[in-house]
Amino acid sequence: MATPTLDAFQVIADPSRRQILYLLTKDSYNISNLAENFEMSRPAVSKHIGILETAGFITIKSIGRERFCTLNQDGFTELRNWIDHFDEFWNIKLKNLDTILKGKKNSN
Amino acid sequence: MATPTLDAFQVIADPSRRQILYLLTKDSYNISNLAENFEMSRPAVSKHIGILETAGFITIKSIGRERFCTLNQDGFTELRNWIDHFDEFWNIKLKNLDTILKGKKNSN
DNA sequence: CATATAGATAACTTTGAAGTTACGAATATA
DNA sequence: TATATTCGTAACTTCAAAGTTATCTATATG
Repeated sequence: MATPTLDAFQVIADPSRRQILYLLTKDSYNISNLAENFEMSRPAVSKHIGILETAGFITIKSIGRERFCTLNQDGFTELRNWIDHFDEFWNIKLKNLDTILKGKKNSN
Repeated sequence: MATPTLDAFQVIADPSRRQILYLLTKDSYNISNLAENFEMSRPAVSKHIGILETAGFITIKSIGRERFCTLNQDGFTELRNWIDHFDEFWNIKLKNLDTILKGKKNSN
């Protein structure tokens, strides 16, 4: 891995990274503990962690030689806003449909 | 492009596909009209459309030799659910914090 | 009928994300 | 101090997504 800087959408496109985020909703993990939950090597996990931290999805607290990971809400904001935009689209569509139906009723 | 079958997260990881989805919140487009909005070739857009349709993000209605694209809510559902799961995580965390603070007040 | 337009698909190339192993640095422990 | 543990990074390989051009089909139009 070349530890690239990915946008929020690219970050969650990887199933392993989504799995890491899921694990972190259950508990805090250090890198080695995380790696135990995957087939891939520890360096691979380490790089995923780097990507997740850079994109603001997790926060890392170093204690001695260990690095403990916890979720960070920041990274999710862009995704939530994006989804919200489309939810708004559907809601407006529904509202327009409702208006049309009510108009029909009135003209009958 | 090898027109692969991608999961919902991989589908929206591509900026061009997100742009296509955005354009479709404004209007319905056929393939050529869409391609006019991008630097890439029409075949490239055509393949993105195939990916978006397969993943349930858009619906295509053929009229004559044209294929008109509109948004389809289905593809967004998985993403919405995923985001909601993490929102729930933050809410629980907030609630727990609230409980702790209230407990403190009571014991003071 | 001849030509133009809309689009799909095949074949190919390029690029970068994702993984690996090897190794070094820093911290903990016997 | 010697050893074990945790972790990051460099160097490398692999693979598939994303793009291209060329070509074909189908529909519309003069």
